[in-house]
Amino acid sequence: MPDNPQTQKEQPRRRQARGERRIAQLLEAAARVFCTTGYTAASTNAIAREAGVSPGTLYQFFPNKEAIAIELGDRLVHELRETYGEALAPVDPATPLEEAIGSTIDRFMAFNTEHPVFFALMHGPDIPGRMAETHDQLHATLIGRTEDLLTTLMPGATRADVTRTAHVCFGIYKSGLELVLAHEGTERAAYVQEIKNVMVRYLRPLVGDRLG
Amino acid sequence: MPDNPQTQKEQPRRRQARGERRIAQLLEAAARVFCTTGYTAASTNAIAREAGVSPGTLYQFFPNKEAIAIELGDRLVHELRETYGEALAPVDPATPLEEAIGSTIDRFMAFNTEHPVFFALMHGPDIPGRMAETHDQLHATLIGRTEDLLTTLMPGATRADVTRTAHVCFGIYKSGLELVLAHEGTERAAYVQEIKNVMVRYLRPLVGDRLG
DNA sequence: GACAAACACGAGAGATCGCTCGCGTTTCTC
DNA sequence: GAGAAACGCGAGCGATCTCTCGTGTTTGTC
Repeated sequence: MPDNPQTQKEQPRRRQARGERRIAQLLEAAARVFCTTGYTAASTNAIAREAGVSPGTLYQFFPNKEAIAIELGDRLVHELRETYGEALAPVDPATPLEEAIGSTIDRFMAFNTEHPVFFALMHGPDIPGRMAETHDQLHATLIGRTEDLLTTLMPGATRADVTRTAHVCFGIYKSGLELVLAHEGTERAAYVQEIKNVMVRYLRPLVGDRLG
Repeated sequence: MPDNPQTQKEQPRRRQARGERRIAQLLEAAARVFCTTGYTAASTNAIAREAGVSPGTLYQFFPNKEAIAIELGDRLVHELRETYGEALAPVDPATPLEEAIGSTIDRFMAFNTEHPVFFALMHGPDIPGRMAETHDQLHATLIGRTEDLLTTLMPGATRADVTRTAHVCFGIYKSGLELVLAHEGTERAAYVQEIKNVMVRYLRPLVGDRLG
């Protein structure tokens, strides 16, 4: 099956090394601008200026503003899945609850503090259309993994209970992330520990005497 | 000290009953539009259309778009302080922890579900300048009250510990509110109960054997 | 070195939005 | 009922933002 114009949209463009560099440069600039001003308030001219190029050059590589956020989001999601995909894998039932929750939170906190634009793009109320799809897809995946973990730990719970608990865990993490990103150094570390405490104390009665 | 033009900015405008009605009408319309699209994306023309008046009429009562959000926010904050001000008052030490937390969360949830625009205005990343002041002021007040409550319950903790705990409680409530607003009926009630569980289990070890 | 394609520029077209202004209507006051 | 002031309208001004286009430069291929 050769190139199908139906599915193979259009890519007669052969990028040069210079072009790839510009793309990376523009995405880094966009990440900085999105972080400080949010998606909607970020102007394409500002992104181009931040990258040190002209508006026309920006549109040589991205068809529109939304595509910049989408490409940035896709690359981040890809890195998240690649590097931290095993963070929600099934845990050894012998693992203490503190340790299981602690290492999971540490992994995700590390990613989010290293890429603060991820939170800005996924959490902002002004995300573009296809970006919302990517977000919903990732969200569903993470909720699903959490549900799987919780199902083995909450034998007596209904499906709705498990789903609700997973959403509450996710909410706890998100609010904790907001606090963590707002602080630095030892205070930040203290907030990470507090979020672990919240999660452990919330889940301990649900899982009964399992997991330590 | 008669009218001082320095502090008494300018109000030679004597509102008629019709005008007061229009203002209320416009604020209700603005609340609906802000709720669905957020502050920045909400156009003044859309607010006027939602209220069934012309753009010119809107600007007869509000000097600019920011003033609409500020007036709306001020009225909500005023109602919050009036009606729910005692929600964070000092509690009787004999009150069980579950009951103290439960009634407080119920009060605030009632207000927030009755005025969903409040969350949209206070939480959005695109709030206007003076709106942020109102928000920070209210936030500081609520955090301060929470700190006062926690101080009496955490005798051995440092000031920084108390502050951090108060922020964590606030974050738990906010993330819970987001979940509550996203659901209806019995599922909403179940989420309210879950948030109470999270809060109680988080605070129980901190307060020791006090409060039941 | 010649040709094509990718890259780069920046002025500005086109669209949107906040807000104004001139004028007509309703309400209040006497 | 007459004058003033508040209310109401909607076309459109000016600012801003996304995105285009004509032109010039750099890079890859033969």
